[in-house]
Amino acid sequence: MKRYNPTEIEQKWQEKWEQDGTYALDLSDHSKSKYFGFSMLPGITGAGIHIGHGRTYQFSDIKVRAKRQQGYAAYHPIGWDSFGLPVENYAIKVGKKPRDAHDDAKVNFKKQLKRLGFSYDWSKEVSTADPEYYKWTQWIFNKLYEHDLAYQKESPQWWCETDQTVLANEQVEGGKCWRCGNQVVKKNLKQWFFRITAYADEILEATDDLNWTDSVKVMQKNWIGKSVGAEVDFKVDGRDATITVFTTRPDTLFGATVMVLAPEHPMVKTLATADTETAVKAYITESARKSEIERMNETREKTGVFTGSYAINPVNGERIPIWLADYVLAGYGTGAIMAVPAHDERDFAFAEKFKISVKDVVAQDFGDELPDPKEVEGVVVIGYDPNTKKFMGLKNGHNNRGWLVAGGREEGETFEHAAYRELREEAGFAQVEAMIPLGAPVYSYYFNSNKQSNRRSKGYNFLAIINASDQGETDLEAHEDFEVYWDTVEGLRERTNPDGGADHWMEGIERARHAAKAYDKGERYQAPLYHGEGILINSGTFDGMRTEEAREEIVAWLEQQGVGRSKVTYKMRDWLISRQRYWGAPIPIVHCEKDGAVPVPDDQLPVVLPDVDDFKPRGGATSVLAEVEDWVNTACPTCGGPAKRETDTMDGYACSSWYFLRYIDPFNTKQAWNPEVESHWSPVDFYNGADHAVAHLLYSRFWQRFFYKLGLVSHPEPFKRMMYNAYVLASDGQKMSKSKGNVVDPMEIMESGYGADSLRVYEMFAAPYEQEIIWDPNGVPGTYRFLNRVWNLTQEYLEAESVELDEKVATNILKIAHKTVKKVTDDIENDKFNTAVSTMMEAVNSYYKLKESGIGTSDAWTFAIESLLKVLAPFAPHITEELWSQLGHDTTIHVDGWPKWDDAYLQTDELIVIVQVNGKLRAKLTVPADSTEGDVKVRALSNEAVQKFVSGEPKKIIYVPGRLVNIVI
RNA sequence: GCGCGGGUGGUGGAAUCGGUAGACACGAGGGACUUAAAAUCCCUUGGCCUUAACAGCCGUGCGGGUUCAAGUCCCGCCCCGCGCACCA
Repeated sequence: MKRYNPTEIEQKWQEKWEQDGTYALDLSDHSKSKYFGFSMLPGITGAGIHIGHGRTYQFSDIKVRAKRQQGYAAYHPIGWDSFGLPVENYAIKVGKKPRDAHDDAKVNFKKQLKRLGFSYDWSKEVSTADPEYYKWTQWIFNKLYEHDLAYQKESPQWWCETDQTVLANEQVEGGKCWRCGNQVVKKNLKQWFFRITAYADEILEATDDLNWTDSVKVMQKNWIGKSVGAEVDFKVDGRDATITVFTTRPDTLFGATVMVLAPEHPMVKTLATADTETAVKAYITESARKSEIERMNETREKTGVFTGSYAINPVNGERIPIWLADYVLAGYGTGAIMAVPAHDERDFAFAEKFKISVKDVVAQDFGDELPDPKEVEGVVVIGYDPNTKKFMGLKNGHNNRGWLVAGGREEGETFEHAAYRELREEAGFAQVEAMIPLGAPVYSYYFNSNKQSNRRSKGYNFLAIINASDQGETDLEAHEDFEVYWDTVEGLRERTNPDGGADHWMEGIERARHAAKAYDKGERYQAPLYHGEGILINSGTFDGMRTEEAREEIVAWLEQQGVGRSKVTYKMRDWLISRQRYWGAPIPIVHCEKDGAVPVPDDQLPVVLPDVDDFKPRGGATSVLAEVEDWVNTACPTCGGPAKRETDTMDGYACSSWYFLRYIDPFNTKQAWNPEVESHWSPVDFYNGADHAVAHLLYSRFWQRFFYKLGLVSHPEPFKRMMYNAYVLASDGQKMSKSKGNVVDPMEIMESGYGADSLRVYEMFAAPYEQEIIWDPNGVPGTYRFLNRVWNLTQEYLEAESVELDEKVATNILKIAHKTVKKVTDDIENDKFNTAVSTMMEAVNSYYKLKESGIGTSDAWTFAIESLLKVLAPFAPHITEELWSQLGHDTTIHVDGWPKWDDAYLQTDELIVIVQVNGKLRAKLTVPADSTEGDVKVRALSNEAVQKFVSGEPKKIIYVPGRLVNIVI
């Protein structure tokens, strides 16, 4: 019997596939249905790929291989993300020119990718640093410029001192550079931008419908950060000046008790008075000195300074102080806010620190069904007994508002704290002091924080709950003002409101437990601020209105008065694309003395990146291209006069934002791509990667939409399915890195005798795609064992002559085979690669048992083995190809079809029915598939094991056809 | 802090609709084969009680709830990972 030798067969077949062009595709042949799938292209940042990259590339390989076998024209292209910071930094590290460093490293990358057996069409490689490619990147720049989506502007931007360049917002991660991990600083520089914000709303709206991994969709939505709100103009008291603020909560306008400006706000200097001038200046200087990072990393302790000026709230004419504080950001909204401490946590913290008044304007709404307290005899205090699971209510008969409610909070006091104070000081509940631990009876009451207001009856705005001691219970029951009753959740619900009333009580109980803890320690419990929807109070004519409605009504009023307007803002900023680095596509602009910035005409593209010996950044605000005088000095394309080329290069992400379109038409010298070819191959059916959730994937969507508007592409979204997979971590649970010395090299694993197939199968089997794999050194040996079993099974089948199988055995073999084909097919379709592998393992285990009854040429075994090899082929392409050829086929398994399952074999004529007594498993019955409900019940009741638990007549018998019987006694 | 995931044996992980919890694999233990080892094949493997088997009880982070039945649904809490991070 031949032994499984991965090293030998893998090399053999890889050479054969390359010779035969097995995976090469004629893109102009549109006779078959297409499937276009690939992974994010590799960036050259080191000498080769690590095991995590390998996993990423396998997902698209399996998807495309399966489709290829299923008869699709399946295109699996490969290319290189060659331009940009990562490659240039790698070049500096290895002491070569970027192009040489890249090309040298690429040799090894290719070798590794080929060794792993990916089914790429190597004849259509794309490299983003080739002039034939970046010519079209520059052409796209011109198109964007033409449509006013590329522009130059001076503004403060992130600058990385280590990498000597500016970065886009998307490339700053937690205040650090995405490449080197060092902190970045803000610098005021003139830079090129792409106006991605023009597409913000469009991209955002389309996001929900994408068949993408949810986490990426969420991240993109958060990144775009749409806020719907309003701008409100406040007049400065005693002066002819106006300050505009942005707010998402115009409904809380009556609650604004202070206005806060960012220290960078242009108005600040004019607002200081003689008294405050020194302090204001000092604060501005101090803020400017602190970098934004420092501000970010500091504790959230609020700082600020009073300007001495006041603003007039347009809605009620109230005079509110104007402060400066660095918690207000200059770059968002208008750089000024109206602070509403009662309903915003940050404003509350600010108000608390600087003793600014708090004004409630929204009352929590406990539902429409909550009765008027005047009509309620008062559920004013209730308790909860976890033993009886009953709530204890106390009716008080002498006050229609609930006599415990003495009034609202004192200034700066929290609701809970006020409740304690009232209970103790005004209601005289001495036992409240005696707090008891979790799970004990809990007493509570509603109270209204604003007794003066002409609130609507449902304007309760807090539910406070107080823990009391065991002792307290008796005291309460003895209290003469109360009548005590006990009730269940259902009863409680009816007393409060029909839907969800009890949920509020539960929430209150939890709060009370925290409050009790704090109270014991002598601290004040800080309840979560109420920033939900509710009913307006203290808001003049808007009182009693729901917040949702009030938002619109108040904005309408502001618009009518000409002092406000509705407004939408986004967190996302325009995409900064200029880099002060050498290794990128030159921005195709010349600066003419007469005409200013002029784009290089399309027919003069590409603007070729000149060869420079010393390409390392010099620092400062320009790239080294500024030193290449005969390149920089040129003639203006419009007037012919002297002009200088733009010396910044484009962000590497620009080059990778459209390569999927180039894949479709990689050799086109007349166009970036031919729209006709594009309409056949687009969109990308399957795309995956483990990085760039916002940057690359957002930029690509932006460009695609731009192209779609121009009629250059046939779909508004580039990627039909985007699978965001996880990496492989080292055995110590940490990221693999050379410095930690925990890197697993795929080549080593393969060369040590296990081969590519075992590695591939392991990486699919170990975990679902969205979950990280912690590298297990015993994993690959495990899947190697599995492949060995497949090999040996096939050898036994081959060596035996024909075999006469018992009919039952043959049927069993076929049942497993058909079931396996169906499950693996479905799993691949649904990206559940780990269970696809385990299904095949189960099949092989079953075949090992069945082969005891004879194995050899027979319809059943032939189908079982051939179908197994075919569904295993996308995972383990080499061993399956070898065995396929040993079976006597002279075609490659990889284009030779996909097995079909027959539903007839998925039926069973016997069913296993579970018998439960009161939901507990007591017996399993094997019954004929056509048994009636009556048959099954009779058998279940007469079962010996069941009878032990059933005496007398069962209350009820639940029957789930073909699954279970549950006898309720 | 907010948003999104998640918490299941010694380990990685299974479990369409609520319906046999722990598939598959690793590790461990035992056996067969072998002079021996490796490889291969077979068996056992959540916990507790029990000499053992049968049977039983407990068991999917914690506390409640809904249900004939909960890993799965609802409420609350705790913990972990990721993302955003003073975005009004």
